Amino acid sequence: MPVLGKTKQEVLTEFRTAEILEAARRVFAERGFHEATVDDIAEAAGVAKGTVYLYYHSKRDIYWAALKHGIAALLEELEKEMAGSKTMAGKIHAFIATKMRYFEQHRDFFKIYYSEFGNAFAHPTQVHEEFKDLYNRQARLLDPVLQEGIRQKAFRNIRRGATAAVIADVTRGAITQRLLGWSKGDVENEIEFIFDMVWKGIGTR
Amino acid sequence: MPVLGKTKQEVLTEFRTAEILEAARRVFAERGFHEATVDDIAEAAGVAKGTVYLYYHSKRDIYWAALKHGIAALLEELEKEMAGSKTMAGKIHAFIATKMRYFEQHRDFFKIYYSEFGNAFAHPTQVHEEFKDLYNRQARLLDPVLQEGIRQKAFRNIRRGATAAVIADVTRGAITQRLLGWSKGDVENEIEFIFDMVWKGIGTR
DNA sequence: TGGTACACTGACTATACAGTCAGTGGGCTG
DNA sequence: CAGCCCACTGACTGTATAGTCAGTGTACCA
Repeated sequence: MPVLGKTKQEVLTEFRTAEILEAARRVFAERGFHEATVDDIAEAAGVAKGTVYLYYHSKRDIYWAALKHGIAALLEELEKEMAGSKTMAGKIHAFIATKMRYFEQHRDFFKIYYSEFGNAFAHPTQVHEEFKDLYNRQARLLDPVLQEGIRQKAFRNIRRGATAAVIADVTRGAITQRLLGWSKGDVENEIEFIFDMVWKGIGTR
Repeated sequence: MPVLGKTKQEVLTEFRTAEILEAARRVFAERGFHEATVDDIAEAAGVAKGTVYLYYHSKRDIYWAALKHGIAALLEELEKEMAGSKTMAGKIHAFIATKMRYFEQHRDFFKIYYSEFGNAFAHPTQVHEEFKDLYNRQARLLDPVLQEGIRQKAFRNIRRGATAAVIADVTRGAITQRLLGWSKGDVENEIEFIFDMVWKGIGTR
């Protein structure tokens, strides 16, 4: 008997699903996929192991859900922030800044996200095709900007794909350095540094 | 009874150690650390599992040995090639080119190397301190070059460490793209592209 | 050629953990 | 307030595999 669009059961399912996902994110980030146990996740979520399996089909499933959820949220923020800038420089700056701030605030998620690249080598499965797709959507956010830049002769007309990859990689590298504690200092400074280097690197002059 | 500096036992030990290491590199690259079994490695090396444990203390040990061996070889090539160039541009170019060519030729090793970054998050152990050290030695190869560039006012006087990291990251990113099959084309072209972008990115003008 | 040393083997043990399912009890309904 | 429903539990099962060690056979030496 649905009231206000949701049955009690739906509300409960949503709550448990989110609760377990959140716990899983913490546990996977701390231990990595293989070292984390489903019992760990259950304990972190404050439920018994059996309950976890009422809401997720398998351990892999939980991991994948955590990954997908985080990527989707990042993509959304990237889209929003980039749309907020009208200039090319502004859009590229927004891309770098948003990504760095997002991961600065979701360090747990970054660890999961990052280690998935390692897995993408070891297990080229169907799941990783989907991962690749989500990843590529990020690169595609940059594409229209680069295209416009090339049209205006502000950037060199070469290798849009590779250029987008470079921007993403430099950003990811900077985040990695920070999260490993190999680089300290203010995020905002780092953002300016990265943007500056990228901007000069891709420009015609 | 040592003859020619080596006893028969020493020769055998060396042979087996190398044989197992080589097999391990292939197996770890294909399956990743956790999915690979010691039986797999033994089979790939053409020996029984017990034999593997005559030469290595544990599975982690084998993995670490494979990683260390590859990094050391890369470092050696980087040093040699960079020393072969006298100019700043030449040295930076040599760094990028050598690294890309090395990984292009040792794809198996790159997969192990790369996934260790993921692990460095999950298990901040003593082993990873050692890994960090080996990694940093690469960055330190660039340091004198950047220092010289700054002295000559060819580069901006900021953040040598971060700049070195960016160079390493862009290179690593390009290799990742290639090995995942997300970017094709000639390696030499890619090297020029990366170098060009880096060179402009760090320059004063 | 008989005997010994030792590199090698692979069946075995111990452990860890993903996934299951019979049982429980709290809350809702009639 | 009786009784049922079902979300939840956690002990249990099956399996995978790291690491061990008693036994084997070959190469070498006397």
